[in-house]
Amino acid sequence: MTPRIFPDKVVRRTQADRSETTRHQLISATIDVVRERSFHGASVAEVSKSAGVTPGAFQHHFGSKAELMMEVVEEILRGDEIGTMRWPDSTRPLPERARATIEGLWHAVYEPDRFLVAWQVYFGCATDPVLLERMQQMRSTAGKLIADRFMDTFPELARRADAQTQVSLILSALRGLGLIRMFGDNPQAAGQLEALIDLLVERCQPPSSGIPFLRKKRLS
Amino acid sequence: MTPRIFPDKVVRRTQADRSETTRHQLISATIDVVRERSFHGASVAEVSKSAGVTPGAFQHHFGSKAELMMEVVEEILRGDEIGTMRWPDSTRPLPERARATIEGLWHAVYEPDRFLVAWQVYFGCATDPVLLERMQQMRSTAGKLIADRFMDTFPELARRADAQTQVSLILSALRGLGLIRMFGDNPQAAGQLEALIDLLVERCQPPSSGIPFLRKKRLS
DNA sequence: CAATTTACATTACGGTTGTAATGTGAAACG
DNA sequence: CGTTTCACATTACAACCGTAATGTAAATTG
Repeated sequence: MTPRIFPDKVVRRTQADRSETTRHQLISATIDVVRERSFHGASVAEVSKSAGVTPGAFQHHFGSKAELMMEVVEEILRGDEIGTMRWPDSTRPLPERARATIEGLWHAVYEPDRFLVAWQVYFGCATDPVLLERMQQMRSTAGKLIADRFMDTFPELARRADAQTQVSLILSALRGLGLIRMFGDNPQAAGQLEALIDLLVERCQPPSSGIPFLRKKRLS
Repeated sequence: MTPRIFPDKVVRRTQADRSETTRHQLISATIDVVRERSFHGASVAEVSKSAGVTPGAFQHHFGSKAELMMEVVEEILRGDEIGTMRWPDSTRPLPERARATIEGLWHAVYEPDRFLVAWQVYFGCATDPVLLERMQQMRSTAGKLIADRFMDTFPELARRADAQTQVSLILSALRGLGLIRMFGDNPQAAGQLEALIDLLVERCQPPSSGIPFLRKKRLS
């Protein structure tokens, strides 16, 4: 039943509440530990300590380390899709839209440490084909969601037959740019983001019907 | 001194020869084991067994696992720069050059499993700042070498002020594309390579000084 | 309010890890 | 050819690792 009302200090907490709290705490702690100590450093003992519980709690909630890691990936990717980023309205002028989108994706998805943590887990769990398949599944789903939002934000892309490919290429570049951050921030990133914005704008321009040689006259 | 000549069957081998052989064997075995069993699976015992030696040999040559891994990275990156790939001549027609370059880089550097093995090591050794710095150093050197070859192959890029950035962006895209291979080959790759070829060709066209929308050109 | 279930803590353990220490036979040296 | 050096093998070990098993107090149930 619903928990009875207690006076002043509520010492009693619902089981479901306790459970979900420590569960999330465990996941959150794992993300932190992986960020600081990499996948190897994220032992069950270390993670549990960081979460303020004992390995027993971990075992009760996840059963195995692999399961914990799967939920970590899920947490991160779920944060990406429904996350922090706000997409520009598709009615805004193209250059502004392109900039807001690229920079938004960068700051919300590809630049944060969570992105690197996810890849730490990808590589850390790459041994098990079953886990790999599950991670790919989650990744694919999250990726498709971003791609869809992309298409919504840039209706002019729909005119192209290769729209999907162009979007994927941009995301690949962001991925490649984000992964290099594991060696520390690099000053080149800003310039490449600018180049990506330009690319996106160009690809939204009238379809390139001809072969990319001697294509269109440019005013110079 | 030089080893004395022995009749028929050469049972005797030079020390330096023995040394270098097993040393390289150890590195090569590590690459194989990491590929199949990921960084975690590449324990000293496992690697030594795969190389056909005992952990004692490993200890003698490398001292620590970290040192082994550094040399693995060096081996892979060294293979990339002086490697297998043959760059097209800068006199060939642009589209052909672009295709040969992108596809060449893909097949010689970013698609092979060695690329993923290197990243396995990057992530596996990410805990130690000293190792991270060393890896970044090696990566940077190898990257610059590729970028230089790129500029040589496409002289028309030199007209652009952002040539370096454009090249880096292409390499970022290739990196992002290559890393996704850890989840298995994806059919999208071919299309994205085509898009990259187009992009490279476009960027070699006369400098795009004006883009038909208002553009905020920032001079830095 | 007993009975049961749930959410954790505690303890235990076999297996593996990286590495130090030592041994040994072949190659290099003078 | 005796001595030394070098390349590796062998053995040993403390420090973890992930997880199974069990205990316990709080929450839920009837």
